[in-house]
Amino acid sequence: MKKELDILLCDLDAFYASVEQLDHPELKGKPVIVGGDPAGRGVASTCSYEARKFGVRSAMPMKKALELCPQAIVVRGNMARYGEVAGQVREIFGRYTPDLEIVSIDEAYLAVKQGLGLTVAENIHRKVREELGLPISVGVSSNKLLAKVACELAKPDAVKALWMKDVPELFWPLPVRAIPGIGPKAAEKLKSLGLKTVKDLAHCPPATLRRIFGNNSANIHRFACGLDDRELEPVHDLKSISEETTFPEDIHDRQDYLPAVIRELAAGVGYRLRSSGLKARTITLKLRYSDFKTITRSKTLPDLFNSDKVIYELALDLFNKNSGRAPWRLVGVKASGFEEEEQLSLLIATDEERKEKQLLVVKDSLQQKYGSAVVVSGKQLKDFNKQK
DNA sequence: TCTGGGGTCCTAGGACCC
DNA sequence: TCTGGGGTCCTAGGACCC
Repeated sequence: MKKELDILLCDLDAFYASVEQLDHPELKGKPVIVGGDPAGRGVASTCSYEARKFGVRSAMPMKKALELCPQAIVVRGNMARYGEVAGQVREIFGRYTPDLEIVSIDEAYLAVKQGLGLTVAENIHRKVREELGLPISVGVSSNKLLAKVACELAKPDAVKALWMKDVPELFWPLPVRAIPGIGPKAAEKLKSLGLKTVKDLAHCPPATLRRIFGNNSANIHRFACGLDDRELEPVHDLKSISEETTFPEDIHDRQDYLPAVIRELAAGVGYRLRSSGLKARTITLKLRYSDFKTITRSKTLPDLFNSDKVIYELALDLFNKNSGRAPWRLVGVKASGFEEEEQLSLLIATDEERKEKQLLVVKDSLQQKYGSAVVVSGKQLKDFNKQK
């Protein structure tokens, strides 16, 4: 018999923008957009509620966002700082329960004793405001699904409970998109069948749902009824590490520029692999063409790897064999197929392999200390000097 | 003023093995 | 030597989430 718990979903409001307003008080009360380069192809990552009033949304192209809200203040974002603040918020969560699941930098589920949910939610809301000066929304219910929906209803900067008894009145009138896992495509299909609200789904014949959701249809139906028996998952094993970049303008140069970018991405992926004590067996190259068509090509090796050199050579080989026609809009490198690093390998390594490993250790420690800008290859240095 | 970056999970087909 | 079926691994694409 499962223990009955109250579940909270805590979600920091407009997190990156709120941290910017906290660190730069002159931004308070103003439309702030954290995002990419407005001159290039950047999009808005997070926007303050003042900016949302103008229709600005996450993932909106920066150019369009600035059209809607020309007076917006654009900030490039500082992930290290956001990570630091997220840690402070988690410390507050930890005062109330050890039973928590981190969903993302700004979101976490907490489980507390049945009956305590609303009180804990109100305490967290107050403490995060008093101690850190940040707005947070908290949803409370008996399961993850309804806690998440409650949190959406609470936003911004508030606490809301949504219990099973409230489902017909508060959950059923919402659009189908309120159910996690129903995105734009599924919503479109449902609309074509005349299914618009959560209530429509809850009352829909199983065969109809099966046509759209396949094996997942039973779960979707249960969600629509407010039922959800998923437990909190305190630990998430990382499955992949990737870096990708969209160029400010499409790139034609397959000889020099693209390989140089692939080298940078490979070095970033390699650094993060080693920092996490992981080795991978699979590399995936991602390419996006100017018409937005996107392909991925991958290669799995019998042996584990985590060196920049191996990642670069694999990715470059995949590029040379699959590059298609220029120009390219995006390139990305992903490592997956992880296993824990075994220590044995040092014993059987050749001199050359040992030397490369030692070099990487030095390089990684420099990068950790001074950031990636100081760690450059000889070729990059030459290119840089040429530009000057 | 077209469409970021970092992830997860699912599906489906082919290779290969027994 | 026309053929069955299950299991696993790999690859590619796509939907979805924050």
